[in-house]
Amino acid sequence: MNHWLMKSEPDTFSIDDLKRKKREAWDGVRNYQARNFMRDGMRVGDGVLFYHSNCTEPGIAGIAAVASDAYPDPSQFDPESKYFDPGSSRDHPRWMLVDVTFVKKLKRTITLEELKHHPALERMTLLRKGNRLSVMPVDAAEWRYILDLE
DNA sequence: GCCAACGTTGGC
DNA sequence: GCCAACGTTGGC
Repeated sequence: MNHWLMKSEPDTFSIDDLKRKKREAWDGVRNYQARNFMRDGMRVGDGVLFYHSNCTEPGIAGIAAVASDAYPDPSQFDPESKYFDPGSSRDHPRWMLVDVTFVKKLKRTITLEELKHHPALERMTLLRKGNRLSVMPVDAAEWRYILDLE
């Protein structure tokens, strides 16, 4: 089993939204590296750290799980969607997504600030300078370490 | 709101 | 294929 971190802006879609909806198609990813992680790396049952970005308290807010294989992101075909991609086609879809399901909300948000202070995590992709990926892998050791911080 | 970092676009 | 211009991300 692999582990992942997925970013979401809580004003748009938060861990509480996922808790309420139980399951969500992770649409709108428009970065090739992030797409490749979903398309090629994810398997049903993989664990996901649900990260709140671009907010007052950025950090890991909950746990989710990969719930489907990758399939074409429907929003790329929808001219009304802000994620519409005129360069994509149904025959050759450019963007893929997976469904995720709610596992739990953490008792507290493990903040970005806190993560930065743990030497065990200094090599995390999330913490690398300039990293802007919204979907990224997490080491098994990092995964365990972070869950123990709760 | 600022801005550093990075990805994409498109002229040449 | 280069690279300047532009757009986006996301912490602060």
